Amino acid sequence: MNIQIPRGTQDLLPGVVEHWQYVEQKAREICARFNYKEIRTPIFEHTELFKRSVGDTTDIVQKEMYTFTDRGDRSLTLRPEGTAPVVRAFVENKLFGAPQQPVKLYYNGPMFRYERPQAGRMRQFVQFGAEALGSADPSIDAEIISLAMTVYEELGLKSLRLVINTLGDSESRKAHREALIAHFKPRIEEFCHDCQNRIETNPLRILDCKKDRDHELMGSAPSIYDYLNEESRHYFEAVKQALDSMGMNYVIDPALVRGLDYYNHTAFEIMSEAEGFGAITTLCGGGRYNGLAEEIGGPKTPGIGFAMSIERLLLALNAEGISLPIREQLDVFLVTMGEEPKAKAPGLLYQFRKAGLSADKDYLDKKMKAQFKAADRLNAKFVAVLGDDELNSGVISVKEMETGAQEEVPLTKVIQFIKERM
RNA sequence: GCGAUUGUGGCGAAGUGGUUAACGCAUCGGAUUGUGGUUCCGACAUUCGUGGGUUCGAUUCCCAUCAGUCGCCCCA
Repeated sequence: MNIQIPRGTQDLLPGVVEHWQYVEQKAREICARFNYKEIRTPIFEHTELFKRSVGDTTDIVQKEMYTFTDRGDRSLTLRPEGTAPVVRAFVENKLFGAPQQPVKLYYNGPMFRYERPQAGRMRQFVQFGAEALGSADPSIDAEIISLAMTVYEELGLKSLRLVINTLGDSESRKAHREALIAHFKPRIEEFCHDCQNRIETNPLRILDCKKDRDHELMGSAPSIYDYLNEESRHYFEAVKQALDSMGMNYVIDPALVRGLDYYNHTAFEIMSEAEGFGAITTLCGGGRYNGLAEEIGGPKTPGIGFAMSIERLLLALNAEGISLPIREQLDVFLVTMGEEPKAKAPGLLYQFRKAGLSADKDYLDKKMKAQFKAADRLNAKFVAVLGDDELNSGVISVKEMETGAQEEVPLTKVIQFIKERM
């Protein structure tokens, strides 16, 4: 049997890769406007980094990591997410000492998670993300959210839903967690299998359960908002205020839980509400992680960021029927007829290319008609025809494909002729 | 990790336990010898994901395996 692509990975071929380039370029451009700089970190890290930051009890660490041992007996892991590596790099390169704070970074690259593939879920997938480190100002939470929203909006997405919530600081979060356990634990047998696991791993998630949503304990469950301390409550209000001042539409969802351990305070998600998008609607997720740098061994540093999936972004664009303005065009296609002209083709073609024109020719010894067909398929603006007649009189026929107009141009002037008409 | 479903030429897609596996698109060649996007004619799967089994005989039946798709868990 032939060797196939590994499960959950994909080849991006010409024709679709342009969509990726377009979207990624748009995101970079917007990051520049928001004054975020690119950072590139390794594809793999020490396994310990993710265990410590993402959390030992999370699905990611427990069953989704691509972990291997290298020849030096180190345990390494293909990065399952982008925030931990960025914070690691921030600490390791002592960016906390950089003159300009906060440090605002963005990244774009592949992440790896061992999962069953599904629409919008791959084992290797690309995340575009941004992180702002070194500021605990609520306005930067709003900035991060607005950065993500801007990418979507400027690509033309309409059916978006921005959901925000606060998890409180670690003190509030812990108190709430204990209250939830006290509330559900005595009667957890009445809940579904998943919820019985959730009570141990992430009791907050029980509130989100689709099966048990009508259970009488749901309505009376303790809300995070009752457990927020003064500071957490204040912070959340300030974030909302900043979003309001931007005119940003959002929904507050107390059940919004981010799965990674390092989150606190602000959590948010951007979802697609486009028809027929499928089960997975989350386009982007993010939140604040004020304890993370410290956890990794750096100084206490507040931070907030988001990650968006490029795959899902493309799916959303598709679901909304948005076509990206991508046009492939070739400036010149060189057609030759006869042995002499054919021998001259490589030199002429090279001149076109050196002069800055995109140019191509036939390499399969096709008939003239087929050469024109190829030119047409490549969406060539001009076809330059070189035959024996032309060669003898030192000219070349240049045809503009759209209009069909054709004229003879001295060989020494072709490039100038074409360039004037581009 | 669990469940459902699918797997026929480059793509889409029909089909049957038994001599030559429809059709459409695309591609290639031709229809007066140097000019594309229309039309017409012609060509194009020793083979039906892979491996094994049942059978006189399987692409069609069974098992396994790999892969795609959808849903659950979870997430981007």
